[in-house]
Amino acid sequence: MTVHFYNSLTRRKDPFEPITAGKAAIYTCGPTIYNFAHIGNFRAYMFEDLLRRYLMFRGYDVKHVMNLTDVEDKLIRTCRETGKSLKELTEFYAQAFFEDIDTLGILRAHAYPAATDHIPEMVDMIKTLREKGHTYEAKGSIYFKLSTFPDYGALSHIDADTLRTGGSGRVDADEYEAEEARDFALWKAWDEDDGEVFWETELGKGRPGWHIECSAMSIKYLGNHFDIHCGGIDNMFPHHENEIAQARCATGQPFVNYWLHCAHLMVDGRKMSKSLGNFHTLRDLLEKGLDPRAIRYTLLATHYRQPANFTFEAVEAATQALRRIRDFRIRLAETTGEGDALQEECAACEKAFVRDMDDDLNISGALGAVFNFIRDVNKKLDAGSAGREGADNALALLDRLDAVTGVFAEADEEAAPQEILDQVAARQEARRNKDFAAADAIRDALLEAGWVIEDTPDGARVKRA
RNA sequence: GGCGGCAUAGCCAAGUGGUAAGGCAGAGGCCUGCAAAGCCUUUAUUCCCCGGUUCGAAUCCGGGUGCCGCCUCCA
Repeated sequence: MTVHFYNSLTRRKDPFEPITAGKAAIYTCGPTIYNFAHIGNFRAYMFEDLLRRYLMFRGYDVKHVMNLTDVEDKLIRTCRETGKSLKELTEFYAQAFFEDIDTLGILRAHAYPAATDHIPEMVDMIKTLREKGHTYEAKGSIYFKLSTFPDYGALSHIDADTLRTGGSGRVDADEYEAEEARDFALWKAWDEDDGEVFWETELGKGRPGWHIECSAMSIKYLGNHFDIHCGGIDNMFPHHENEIAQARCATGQPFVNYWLHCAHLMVDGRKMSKSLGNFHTLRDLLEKGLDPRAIRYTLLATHYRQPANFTFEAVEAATQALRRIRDFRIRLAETTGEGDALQEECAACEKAFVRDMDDDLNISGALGAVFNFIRDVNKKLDAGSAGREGADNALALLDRLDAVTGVFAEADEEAAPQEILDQVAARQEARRNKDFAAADAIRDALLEAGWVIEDTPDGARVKRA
Protein backbone atom coordinates (compact mmCIF):
# COMPACT_ATOMS: atom_id res chain seq x y z
CA MET A 1 0.00 0.00 0.00
CA THR A 2 1.17 3.47 -0.75
CA VAL A 3 -0.01 6.90 0.22
CA HIS A 4 -3.01 8.01 -1.78
CA PHE A 5 -4.31 11.54 -2.13
CA TYR A 6 -7.50 12.87 -3.61
CA ASN A 7 -6.19 15.03 -6.41
CA SER A 8 -8.43 17.93 -7.37
CA LEU A 9 -6.92 17.73 -10.83
CA THR A 10 -8.11 14.18 -11.52
CA ARG A 11 -10.93 14.08 -8.97
CA ARG A 12 -9.73 10.69 -7.90
CA LYS A 13 -7.64 9.23 -5.16
CA ASP A 14 -4.29 8.78 -6.85
CA PRO A 15 -1.25 6.98 -5.46
CA PHE A 16 1.44 9.47 -4.54
CA GLU A 17 4.37 9.17 -6.89
CA PRO A 18 6.98 11.81 -6.17
CA ILE A 19 8.94 13.42 -8.97
CA THR A 20 12.16 12.51 -7.18
CA ALA A 21 12.08 9.20 -5.34
CA GLY A 22 11.91 9.66 -1.59
CA LYS A 23 11.27 13.38 -1.76
CA ALA A 24 8.14 15.49 -1.55
CA ALA A 25 8.00 19.18 -2.38
CA ILE A 26 4.97 20.97 -1.00
CA TYR A 27 3.76 24.50 -1.52
CA THR A 28 0.89 25.76 0.58
CA CYS A 29 -0.92 29.05 0.19
CA GLY A 30 -0.29 31.02 3.36
CA PRO A 31 -1.97 33.90 5.09
CA THR A 32 -2.48 37.47 4.06
CA ILE A 33 -0.95 39.09 7.08
CA TYR A 34 -3.35 41.98 7.55
CA ASN A 35 -5.09 40.68 10.66
CA PHE A 36 -5.06 37.81 13.14
CA ALA A 37 -5.79 34.52 11.45
CA HIS A 38 -9.04 32.80 12.44
CA ILE A 39 -9.60 29.14 13.24
CA GLY A 40 -10.86 28.49 9.72
CA ASN A 41 -7.46 29.54 8.42
CA PHE A 42 -5.83 27.29 10.97
CA ARG A 43 -7.89 24.34 9.89
CA ALA A 44 -6.20 24.57 6.50
CA TYR A 45 -2.75 24.97 8.03
CA MET A 46 -3.50 22.07 10.36
CA PHE A 47 -4.38 19.82 7.41
CA GLU A 48 -1.17 20.86 5.69
CA ASP A 49 0.74 20.12 8.88
CA LEU A 50 -0.78 16.64 8.99
CA LEU A 51 0.06 16.08 5.33
CA ARG A 52 3.63 17.14 5.85
CA ARG A 53 4.08 15.14 9.05
CA TYR A 54 2.56 12.03 7.54
CA LEU A 55 4.80 12.15 4.50
CA MET A 56 7.76 12.49 6.85
CA PHE A 57 6.45 9.51 8.84
CA ARG A 58 6.29 7.56 5.59
CA GLY A 59 9.93 8.30 5.03
CA TYR A 60 9.77 11.15 2.57
CA ASP A 61 12.24 13.96 2.69
CA VAL A 62 9.75 16.81 2.70
CA LYS A 63 10.39 20.37 1.69
CA HIS A 64 7.53 22.65 2.65
CA VAL A 65 7.19 26.23 1.49
CA MET A 66 4.43 28.61 2.56
CA ASN A 67 4.06 32.12 1.26
CA LEU A 68 3.13 35.20 3.23
CA THR A 69 1.03 37.66 1.27
CA ASP A 70 2.22 41.06 2.42
CA VAL A 71 0.96 43.26 -0.37
CA GLU A 72 -2.61 43.09 -1.53
CA ASP A 73 -5.84 45.13 -1.62
CA LYS A 74 -6.99 44.47 1.94
CA LEU A 75 -3.58 45.33 3.31
CA ILE A 76 -3.42 48.59 1.42
CA ARG A 77 -6.86 49.49 2.63
CA THR A 78 -5.82 48.72 6.20
CA CYS A 79 -2.78 50.96 5.77
CA ARG A 80 -5.03 53.76 4.63
CA GLU A 81 -7.44 53.25 7.49
CA THR A 82 -4.84 52.99 10.23
CA GLY A 83 -2.17 55.29 8.90
CA LYS A 84 0.37 52.55 9.46
CA SER A 85 2.96 51.56 6.91
CA LEU A 86 2.73 48.28 5.06
CA LYS A 87 5.86 47.10 6.81
CA GLU A 88 4.56 47.93 10.28
CA LEU A 89 1.33 46.06 9.67
CA THR A 90 2.77 42.99 8.05
CA GLU A 91 5.59 42.61 10.55
CA PHE A 92 3.12 42.72 13.39
CA TYR A 93 0.73 40.19 11.92
CA ALA A 94 3.46 37.91 10.63
CA GLN A 95 4.78 37.75 14.18
CA ALA A 96 1.27 36.97 15.45
CA PHE A 97 0.88 34.27 12.83
CA PHE A 98 4.08 32.53 13.88
CA GLU A 99 3.09 32.71 17.53
CA ASP A 100 -0.25 31.16 16.69
CA ILE A 101 1.09 28.24 14.67
CA ASP A 102 3.63 27.55 17.42
CA THR A 103 0.80 27.54 19.95
CA LEU A 104 -1.06 24.98 17.86
CA GLY A 105 2.01 22.83 17.36
CA ILE A 106 2.03 23.33 13.60
CA LEU A 107 5.50 22.65 12.27
CA ARG A 108 7.22 25.61 10.71
CA ALA A 109 7.62 25.43 6.96
CA HIS A 110 11.15 25.34 5.63
CA ALA A 111 10.66 28.74 4.03
CA TYR A 112 8.13 31.55 4.34
CA PRO A 113 8.79 33.74 1.33
CA ALA A 114 7.03 37.09 1.48
CA ALA A 115 5.74 38.65 -1.70
CA THR A 116 7.47 41.99 -1.19
CA ASP A 117 10.83 40.23 -0.95
CA HIS A 118 10.31 38.74 -4.41
CA ILE A 119 9.33 41.66 -6.59
CA PRO A 120 12.25 41.00 -9.00
CA GLU A 121 11.22 37.35 -9.44
CA MET A 122 7.67 38.38 -10.19
CA VAL A 123 8.79 41.09 -12.59
CA ASP A 124 10.94 38.55 -14.40
CA MET A 125 8.10 36.12 -14.72
CA ILE A 126 5.75 38.80 -16.02
CA LYS A 127 8.40 39.86 -18.54
CA THR A 128 8.72 36.27 -19.70
CA LEU A 129 4.96 36.02 -20.09
CA ARG A 130 4.99 39.28 -22.02
CA GLU A 131 7.74 38.03 -24.34
CA LYS A 132 5.73 34.90 -25.01
CA GLY A 133 2.65 36.89 -25.88
CA HIS A 134 0.47 36.02 -22.91
CA THR A 135 -0.11 39.56 -21.71
CA TYR A 136 -1.49 42.92 -22.69
CA GLU A 137 -1.45 46.33 -21.10
CA ALA A 138 -4.29 48.61 -20.20
CA LYS A 139 -3.85 51.93 -18.41
CA GLY A 140 -0.41 50.94 -17.23
CA SER A 141 -1.52 47.62 -15.76
CA ILE A 142 -0.54 44.29 -17.22
CA TYR A 143 -3.06 41.51 -17.64
CA PHE A 144 -2.82 37.85 -18.41
CA LYS A 145 -4.63 37.04 -21.61
CA LEU A 146 -6.54 33.91 -20.78
CA SER A 147 -7.36 33.10 -24.35
CA THR A 148 -3.67 32.22 -24.83
CA PHE A 149 -3.92 29.32 -22.38
CA PRO A 150 -6.39 26.74 -23.67
CA ASP A 151 -6.03 24.46 -20.64
CA TYR A 152 -7.49 27.07 -18.34
CA GLY A 153 -10.10 25.58 -16.03
CA ALA A 154 -8.62 22.06 -15.92
CA LEU A 155 -8.26 22.15 -12.15
CA SER A 156 -11.64 23.54 -11.15
CA HIS A 157 -13.33 21.97 -14.18
CA ILE A 158 -14.79 25.28 -15.09
CA ASP A 159 -15.37 26.30 -18.66
CA ALA A 160 -13.84 29.76 -18.81
CA ASP A 161 -16.28 30.81 -21.48
CA THR A 162 -19.21 30.35 -19.16
CA LEU A 163 -17.89 32.50 -16.34
CA ARG A 164 -20.39 35.09 -15.42
CA THR A 165 -18.91 38.45 -14.75
CA GLY A 166 -19.63 39.61 -11.25
CA GLY A 167 -21.61 36.47 -10.58
CA SER A 168 -20.41 36.42 -7.02
CA GLY A 169 -21.69 39.92 -6.41
CA ARG A 170 -18.34 40.68 -4.85
CA VAL A 171 -16.88 42.76 -7.56
CA ASP A 172 -17.98 45.61 -9.65
CA ALA A 173 -16.85 44.59 -13.10
CA ASP A 174 -16.70 48.19 -14.18
CA GLU A 175 -13.69 48.75 -11.96
CA TYR A 176 -11.57 46.59 -14.17
CA GLU A 177 -9.69 47.58 -17.22
CA ALA A 178 -9.20 44.06 -18.51
CA GLU A 179 -10.35 43.32 -22.03
CA GLU A 180 -12.33 40.43 -20.71
CA ALA A 181 -13.52 40.24 -17.15
CA ARG A 182 -11.95 36.83 -16.71
CA ASP A 183 -8.47 38.11 -17.50
CA PHE A 184 -6.55 38.81 -14.35
CA ALA A 185 -3.93 41.36 -13.36
CA LEU A 186 -0.26 40.45 -13.28
CA TRP A 187 0.89 43.96 -12.51
CA LYS A 188 -1.27 46.76 -11.18
CA ALA A 189 -0.39 50.33 -12.02
CA TRP A 190 -0.13 52.66 -9.04
CA ASP A 191 -3.05 54.88 -8.21
CA GLU A 192 -3.62 57.36 -5.40
CA ASP A 193 -5.31 54.89 -3.13
CA ASP A 194 -2.12 52.84 -3.07
CA GLY A 195 -0.33 55.66 -1.25
CA GLU A 196 3.20 54.65 -0.37
CA VAL A 197 2.74 51.14 -1.63
CA PHE A 198 4.46 50.83 -4.99
CA TRP A 199 7.61 49.62 -6.69
CA GLU A 200 9.39 51.34 -9.54
CA THR A 201 10.25 48.53 -11.93
CA GLU A 202 10.76 47.88 -15.61
CA LEU A 203 7.02 47.26 -15.71
CA GLY A 204 6.33 50.74 -14.40
CA LYS A 205 5.29 52.13 -11.04
CA GLY A 206 2.92 49.77 -9.33
CA ARG A 207 2.57 46.47 -7.50
CA PRO A 208 2.17 42.82 -8.37
CA GLY A 209 -1.18 41.13 -8.76
CA TRP A 210 -1.99 38.55 -6.15
CA HIS A 211 -1.65 35.37 -8.18
CA ILE A 212 1.81 35.95 -9.53
CA GLU A 213 3.50 35.68 -6.13
CA CYS A 214 2.61 32.05 -5.69
CA SER A 215 3.77 31.08 -9.16
CA ALA A 216 7.04 32.99 -8.88
CA MET A 217 7.88 31.94 -5.34
CA SER A 218 6.86 28.30 -5.56
CA ILE A 219 9.03 27.94 -8.67
CA LYS A 220 11.92 29.75 -7.06
CA TYR A 221 11.93 27.51 -3.99
CA LEU A 222 10.66 24.21 -5.37
CA GLY A 223 11.44 24.30 -9.06
CA ASN A 224 9.34 24.58 -12.20
CA HIS A 225 7.67 21.26 -11.57
CA PHE A 226 6.96 20.03 -8.05
CA ASP A 227 4.80 17.52 -6.23
CA ILE A 228 2.03 18.98 -4.11
CA HIS A 229 0.21 22.27 -3.84
CA CYS A 230 -2.41 22.88 -1.16
CA GLY A 231 -4.87 25.50 -0.13
CA GLY A 232 -8.44 26.09 0.89
CA ILE A 233 -11.14 24.95 -1.51
CA ASP A 234 -12.01 28.59 -2.16
CA ASN A 235 -8.57 29.11 -3.64
CA MET A 236 -9.09 26.53 -6.34
CA PHE A 237 -10.78 29.07 -8.54
CA PRO A 238 -9.49 31.45 -9.60
CA HIS A 239 -6.27 31.62 -7.63
CA HIS A 240 -4.88 28.19 -8.36
CA GLU A 241 -6.09 28.19 -11.94
CA ASN A 242 -4.30 31.47 -12.42
CA GLU A 243 -1.15 30.12 -10.82
CA ILE A 244 -1.21 27.22 -13.23
CA ALA A 245 -1.74 29.50 -16.21
CA GLN A 246 1.15 31.77 -15.21
CA ALA A 247 3.57 29.01 -14.34
CA ARG A 248 2.95 26.81 -17.32
CA CYS A 249 2.97 29.64 -19.81
CA ALA A 250 6.16 31.03 -18.31
CA THR A 251 8.13 27.79 -18.05
CA GLY A 252 6.56 25.69 -20.76
CA GLN A 253 6.71 22.77 -18.32
CA PRO A 254 4.27 20.93 -16.10
CA PHE A 255 3.69 22.76 -12.82
CA VAL A 256 2.17 20.72 -9.99
CA ASN A 257 1.26 17.02 -9.91
CA TYR A 258 -1.10 16.90 -6.92
CA TRP A 259 -3.51 19.62 -5.88
CA LEU A 260 -5.05 19.10 -2.46
CA HIS A 261 -7.85 21.32 -1.23
CA CYS A 262 -9.21 21.63 2.25
CA ALA A 263 -12.92 22.15 2.95
CA HIS A 264 -14.12 24.99 5.11
CA LEU A 265 -14.72 25.09 8.80
CA MET A 266 -18.13 26.03 10.09
CA VAL A 267 -18.92 27.14 13.60
CA ASP A 268 -22.06 25.92 15.35
CA GLY A 269 -23.32 24.66 12.01
CA ARG A 270 -23.12 28.07 10.39
CA LYS A 271 -20.66 29.91 8.28
CA MET A 272 -18.26 31.76 10.50
CA SER A 273 -18.99 35.45 10.40
CA LYS A 274 -18.57 38.43 12.63
CA SER A 275 -22.25 39.32 12.46
CA LEU A 276 -23.26 35.88 13.76
CA GLY A 277 -20.86 36.25 16.66
CA ASN A 278 -19.22 32.93 15.85
CA PHE A 279 -16.04 34.32 14.36
CA HIS A 280 -13.06 33.12 16.40
CA THR A 281 -9.39 33.86 16.25
CA LEU A 282 -7.07 31.54 18.12
CA ARG A 283 -6.46 34.34 20.58
CA ASP A 284 -10.19 34.65 21.33
CA LEU A 285 -10.35 30.96 22.15
CA LEU A 286 -7.27 31.02 24.36
CA GLU A 287 -8.76 33.94 26.27
CA LYS A 288 -11.81 31.83 26.94
CA GLY A 289 -9.47 29.34 28.59
CA LEU A 290 -9.48 26.67 25.90
CA ASP A 291 -6.50 24.34 25.78
CA PRO A 292 -4.43 24.82 22.60
CA ARG A 293 -3.96 21.08 22.32
CA ALA A 294 -7.69 20.54 22.46
CA ILE A 295 -8.10 23.12 19.72
CA ARG A 296 -5.46 21.30 17.72
CA TYR A 297 -7.28 18.02 18.24
CA THR A 298 -10.60 19.53 17.23
CA LEU A 299 -9.26 21.08 14.04
CA LEU A 300 -7.34 17.93 13.16
CA ALA A 301 -9.90 15.22 13.87
CA THR A 302 -12.16 15.75 10.89
CA HIS A 303 -11.08 14.59 7.45
CA TYR A 304 -9.76 17.57 5.52
CA ARG A 305 -12.19 17.32 2.60
CA GLN A 306 -15.17 17.17 4.89
CA PRO A 307 -16.81 20.44 5.89
CA ALA A 308 -16.08 20.46 9.61
CA ASN A 309 -18.18 21.88 12.39
CA PHE A 310 -16.45 23.64 15.25
CA THR A 311 -18.36 23.75 18.52
CA PHE A 312 -17.30 24.39 22.10
CA GLU A 313 -18.82 21.03 22.93
CA ALA A 314 -16.40 19.43 20.47
CA VAL A 315 -13.44 21.18 22.09
CA GLU A 316 -14.61 19.90 25.47
CA ALA A 317 -14.84 16.39 24.02
CA ALA A 318 -11.32 16.80 22.66
CA THR A 319 -10.10 17.93 26.06
CA GLN A 320 -11.48 14.73 27.58
CA ALA A 321 -10.01 12.59 24.82
CA LEU A 322 -6.60 14.13 25.48
CA ARG A 323 -7.05 13.44 29.18
CA ARG A 324 -7.71 9.80 28.37
CA ILE A 325 -4.49 9.70 26.37
CA ARG A 326 -2.60 11.40 29.18
CA ASP A 327 -3.89 8.96 31.79
CA PHE A 328 -3.00 6.05 29.54
CA ARG A 329 0.56 7.31 29.27
CA ILE A 330 0.75 7.75 33.03
CA ARG A 331 -0.31 4.12 33.54
CA LEU A 332 2.25 2.93 31.03
CA ALA A 333 4.99 4.94 32.69
CA GLU A 334 4.18 3.30 36.02
CA THR A 335 4.12 -0.23 34.68
CA THR A 336 6.82 -2.53 36.04
CA GLY A 337 7.91 -6.14 35.87
CA GLU A 338 7.81 -8.94 33.38
CA GLY A 339 4.86 -9.48 31.10
CA ASP A 340 3.28 -9.18 27.72
CA ALA A 341 5.38 -7.14 25.27
CA LEU A 342 2.15 -5.97 23.59
CA GLN A 343 3.66 -6.60 20.19
CA GLU A 344 0.38 -7.78 18.74
CA GLU A 345 -1.53 -4.72 19.91
CA CYS A 346 1.17 -2.30 18.77
CA ALA A 347 1.42 -3.89 15.36
CA ALA A 348 -2.35 -3.95 14.86
CA CYS A 349 -2.64 -0.31 15.85
CA GLU A 350 0.14 0.90 13.63
CA LYS A 351 -1.10 -1.16 10.70
CA ALA A 352 -4.62 0.27 11.00
CA PHE A 353 -3.29 3.77 11.50
CA VAL A 354 -1.16 3.56 8.36
CA ARG A 355 -3.91 1.92 6.35
CA ASP A 356 -6.29 4.77 7.15
CA MET A 357 -3.77 7.55 6.73
CA ASP A 358 -2.60 6.13 3.41
CA ASP A 359 -6.19 6.53 2.29
CA ASP A 360 -6.10 10.26 1.69
CA LEU A 361 -5.20 11.07 5.30
CA ASN A 362 -8.23 9.48 6.93
CA ILE A 363 -7.35 10.87 10.33
CA SER A 364 -10.69 10.04 11.93
CA GLY A 365 -10.23 6.37 11.17
CA ALA A 366 -6.59 6.52 12.26
CA LEU A 367 -7.48 8.08 15.61
CA GLY A 368 -10.13 5.43 16.09
CA ALA A 369 -7.46 2.77 15.66
CA VAL A 370 -5.38 4.36 18.41
CA PHE A 371 -8.31 4.48 20.81
CA ASN A 372 -8.98 0.82 20.15
CA PHE A 373 -5.35 0.20 21.00
CA ILE A 374 -5.67 2.19 24.21
CA ARG A 375 -8.67 0.14 25.26
CA ASP A 376 -6.97 -3.16 24.46
CA VAL A 377 -3.83 -2.23 26.36
CA ASN A 378 -5.78 -0.81 29.31
CA LYS A 379 -7.46 -4.19 29.54
CA LYS A 380 -4.09 -5.89 29.85
CA LEU A 381 -2.91 -3.32 32.35
CA ASP A 382 -6.03 -4.01 34.41
CA ALA A 383 -5.26 -7.69 34.27
CA GLY A 384 -1.68 -7.04 35.26
CA SER A 385 -0.47 -9.04 32.28
CA ALA A 386 1.46 -6.27 30.53
CA GLY A 387 5.08 -5.75 31.52
CA ARG A 388 7.66 -3.02 31.34
CA GLU A 389 8.75 -4.07 27.88
CA GLY A 390 5.18 -3.82 26.64
CA ALA A 391 4.78 -0.41 28.22
CA ASP A 392 7.95 0.75 26.49
CA ASN A 393 6.70 -0.57 23.18
CA ALA A 394 3.34 1.15 23.64
CA LEU A 395 4.96 4.45 24.61
CA ALA A 396 7.32 4.25 21.66
CA LEU A 397 4.35 3.70 19.36
CA LEU A 398 2.52 6.68 20.83
CA ASP A 399 5.61 8.78 20.27
CA ARG A 400 5.81 7.71 16.63
CA LEU A 401 2.14 8.50 16.09
CA ASP A 402 2.56 11.76 17.94
CA ALA A 403 5.10 12.79 15.33
CA VAL A 404 2.23 12.55 12.83
CA THR A 405 -0.63 13.98 14.85
CA GLY A 406 0.81 16.02 17.67
CA VAL A 407 -1.84 14.74 20.08
CA PHE A 408 -0.24 11.69 21.67
CA ALA A 409 2.76 13.25 23.36
CA GLU A 410 3.47 13.22 27.03
CA ALA A 411 1.57 16.07 28.66
CA ASP A 412 4.06 18.71 29.72
CA GLU A 413 2.62 19.20 33.17
CA GLU A 414 4.51 20.39 36.16
CA ALA A 415 5.27 17.80 38.83
CA ALA A 416 3.37 18.16 42.07
CA PRO A 417 5.26 20.44 44.48
CA GLN A 418 6.49 19.10 47.80
CA GLU A 419 3.69 20.68 49.82
CA ILE A 420 1.15 18.82 47.70
CA LEU A 421 3.09 15.58 48.08
CA ASP A 422 3.13 16.17 51.84
CA GLN A 423 -0.64 16.45 51.80
CA VAL A 424 -0.90 13.24 49.82
CA ALA A 425 1.29 11.53 52.43
CA ALA A 426 -0.86 12.92 55.22
CA ARG A 427 -3.93 11.53 53.52
CA GLN A 428 -2.31 8.12 53.19
CA GLU A 429 -1.57 8.19 56.90
CA ALA A 430 -5.21 9.06 57.65
CA ARG A 431 -6.36 6.23 55.41
CA ARG A 432 -4.10 3.81 57.19
CA ASN A 433 -5.77 4.91 60.43
CA LYS A 434 -9.18 4.44 58.81
CA ASP A 435 -9.86 8.13 59.36
CA PHE A 436 -11.66 8.46 56.05
CA ALA A 437 -13.27 11.76 56.92
CA ALA A 438 -9.86 13.37 57.31
CA ALA A 439 -8.55 11.61 54.18
CA ASP A 440 -11.49 12.77 52.09
CA ALA A 441 -11.13 16.31 53.42
CA ILE A 442 -7.54 16.40 52.22
CA ARG A 443 -8.53 14.97 48.86
CA ASP A 444 -11.26 17.59 48.47
CA ALA A 445 -8.87 20.37 49.43
CA LEU A 446 -6.30 19.20 46.90
CA LEU A 447 -8.94 18.97 44.19
CA GLU A 448 -9.86 22.53 45.05
CA ALA A 449 -6.20 23.40 44.48
CA GLY A 450 -6.25 21.69 41.10
CA TRP A 451 -4.78 18.29 41.98
CA VAL A 452 -6.60 15.01 41.77
CA ILE A 453 -5.63 11.95 43.80
CA GLU A 454 -6.16 8.45 42.51
CA ASP A 455 -5.59 5.42 44.66
CA THR A 456 -3.92 2.53 42.89
CA PRO A 457 -2.75 -0.85 44.15
CA ASP A 458 0.73 0.65 44.27
CA GLY A 459 -0.21 3.73 46.25
CA ALA A 460 -1.66 7.15 45.59
CA ARG A 461 -1.08 8.97 42.34
CA VAL A 462 -1.43 12.73 42.10
CA LYS A 463 -1.96 14.60 38.87
CA ARG A 464 -3.38 17.82 37.53
CA ALA A 465 -7.16 17.97 37.54
C1' G B 1 -28.16 31.81 -13.61
C1' G B 2 -23.65 28.18 -13.89
C1' C B 3 -20.41 24.73 -11.27
C1' G B 4 -19.15 21.89 -6.88
C1' G B 5 -19.39 19.77 -1.81
C1' C B 6 -22.00 18.03 2.42
C1' A B 7 -26.44 15.85 5.30
C1' U B 8 -24.73 9.25 10.00
C1' A B 9 -27.08 8.90 17.78
C1' G B 10 -27.52 14.58 22.60
C1' C B 11 -22.48 16.65 20.42
C1' C B 12 -17.91 15.74 17.24
C1' A B 13 -17.19 12.08 13.50
C1' A B 14 -15.35 7.22 10.40
C1' G B 15 -17.54 3.91 7.14
C1' U B 16 -19.14 4.48 -0.13
C1' G B 17 -22.87 -2.56 -2.14
C1' G B 18 -23.00 -7.29 2.63
C1' U B 19 -25.86 -5.81 7.25
C1' A B 20 -23.55 0.99 11.59
C1' A B 21 -15.47 2.59 13.87
C1' G B 22 -13.84 5.93 17.50
C1' G B 23 -14.08 10.19 21.00
C1' C B 24 -17.30 13.09 24.30
C1' A B 25 -21.81 13.11 27.03
C1' G B 26 -25.84 9.73 29.43
C1' A B 27 -27.50 4.93 32.01
C1' G B 28 -26.28 0.28 34.62
C1' G B 29 -22.36 -2.94 36.50
C1' C B 30 -17.16 -4.55 38.16
C1' C B 31 -13.19 -2.46 40.93
C1' U B 32 -12.66 1.12 45.39
C1' G B 33 -13.41 2.48 52.52
C1' C B 34 -15.71 6.21 49.25
C1' A B 35 -13.89 8.24 44.88
C1' A B 36 -10.91 8.87 40.46
C1' A B 37 -8.87 6.17 36.52
C1' G B 38 -9.70 1.66 33.99
C1' C B 39 -12.79 -2.37 32.28
C1' C B 40 -17.75 -4.53 30.91
C1' U B 41 -22.81 -3.73 29.28
C1' U B 42 -25.97 -0.17 27.26
C1' U B 43 -27.34 4.35 24.05
C1' A B 44 -28.92 5.05 15.61
C1' U B 45 -33.43 -2.07 13.63
C1' U B 46 -30.89 2.59 11.30
C1' C B 47 -27.67 6.58 8.27
C1' C B 48 -32.30 14.26 5.74
C1' C B 49 -37.06 12.91 2.78
C1' C B 50 -39.55 10.22 -1.44
C1' G B 51 -39.03 6.80 -5.29
C1' G B 52 -35.87 3.17 -8.11
C1' U B 53 -31.82 -0.68 -9.13
C1' U B 54 -30.19 -5.15 -6.34
C1' C B 55 -30.70 -11.45 -3.15
C1' G B 56 -28.82 -7.28 -0.32
C1' A B 57 -27.89 0.19 -0.09
C1' A B 58 -26.02 4.76 4.78
C1' U B 59 -23.26 3.33 0.48
C1' C B 60 -25.49 3.06 -6.65
C1' C B 61 -29.47 5.90 -9.72
C1' G B 62 -33.61 9.69 -10.13
C1' G B 63 -36.40 13.56 -7.69
C1' G B 64 -36.91 16.74 -3.44
C1' U B 65 -35.38 19.56 1.15
C1' G B 66 -31.59 21.90 4.04
C1' C B 67 -26.60 23.76 4.87
C1' C B 68 -21.92 25.24 2.72
C1' G B 69 -18.35 26.76 -1.16
C1' C B 70 -16.72 28.99 -5.97
C1' C B 71 -18.14 32.07 -10.30
C1' U B 72 -11.54 38.11 -10.36
C1' C B 73 -7.62 38.68 -5.20
C1' C B 74 -11.74 34.71 1.32
C1' A B 75 -8.28 28.80 4.20
